[in-house]
Amino acid sequence: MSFDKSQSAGFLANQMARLFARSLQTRIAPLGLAPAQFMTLLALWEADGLTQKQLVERLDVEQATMANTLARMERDGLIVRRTHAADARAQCIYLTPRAIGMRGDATQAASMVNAIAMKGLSPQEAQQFLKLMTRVIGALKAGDDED
Amino acid sequence: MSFDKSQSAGFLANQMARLFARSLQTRIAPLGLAPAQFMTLLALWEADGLTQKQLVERLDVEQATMANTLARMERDGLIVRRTHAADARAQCIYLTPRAIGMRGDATQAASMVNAIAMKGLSPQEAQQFLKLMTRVIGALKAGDDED
DNA sequence: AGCAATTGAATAGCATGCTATTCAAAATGG
DNA sequence: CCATTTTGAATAGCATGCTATTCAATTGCT
Repeated sequence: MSFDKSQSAGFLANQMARLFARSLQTRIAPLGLAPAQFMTLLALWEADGLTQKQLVERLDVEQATMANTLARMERDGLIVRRTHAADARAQCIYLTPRAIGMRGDATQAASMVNAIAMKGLSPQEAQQFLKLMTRVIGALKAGDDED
Repeated sequence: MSFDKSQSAGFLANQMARLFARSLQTRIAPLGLAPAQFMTLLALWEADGLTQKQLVERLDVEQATMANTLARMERDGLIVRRTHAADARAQCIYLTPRAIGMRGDATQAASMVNAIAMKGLSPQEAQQFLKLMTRVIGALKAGDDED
């Protein structure tokens, strides 16, 4: 009957993710950025001109979620959309100069958050933590298909 | 300049938490429960009659978030509120029989999700994973006060 | 007692996420 | 070449979370 929250991976994962998001949010808000926008910019800084579909695949969120995030980013002058040359259904997403210029400050803020989070861990522990999270992510993705 | 998402603790934490939530959601939706409601029930199954303030402390969410969650739970017939006997500002939250009866099924569903997530980890790895998350949570809480 | 500061909740407003639905454009197969 | 299916996006509707604000009840202090 007892279900101890502080021993539940799911409960801890939720709490941890909220703390990460909050910490990042306070650090990038001055740039005019929100966390999901930053995550999207990460993909576009690497490869400008991606379609919405490609962003969905790379960032692993639902299509509707990405559509909403992109709408806010367009509203905020971070991206522009152009119809795909070969497929009128698709659109290519391009960064504005403003978004391109944010890269240094924004990634530095995100690195800072990660550094704070891992401050108490040794380099080995930090590495293992990343590996464990990656394996748990894989298990959750696999587990939901089967059952 | 490169910032690798799949090596970023914050990015992985976000993805992992979304997968946990989604997995839990599909398993408790048949009971008429949503994840945040389940989390709130966990606290109330342990101690019925808590005030909103006490729930906020135990679950570590903002007061406004809890107020909204409780409003939905009241709407769904999971809780009832009674004005606190000694403080007319506060209200005590009580479970309905329906919510009390859900305990077994709901905690079993949550345990199943945790089991699926940790399936690929040895017991030692699973334990360490919980410890690492707890330490990271502590670091994030501490880090944001200072800086 | 009486006024100021504190405190428990509710509300407003917004960002993320998800599922389900819808629509138009493309691809496929007869 | 046309009808069916598939596919890229947008939209509707909802749950969580957060910050900021507001309001009433309580506490504290004088």
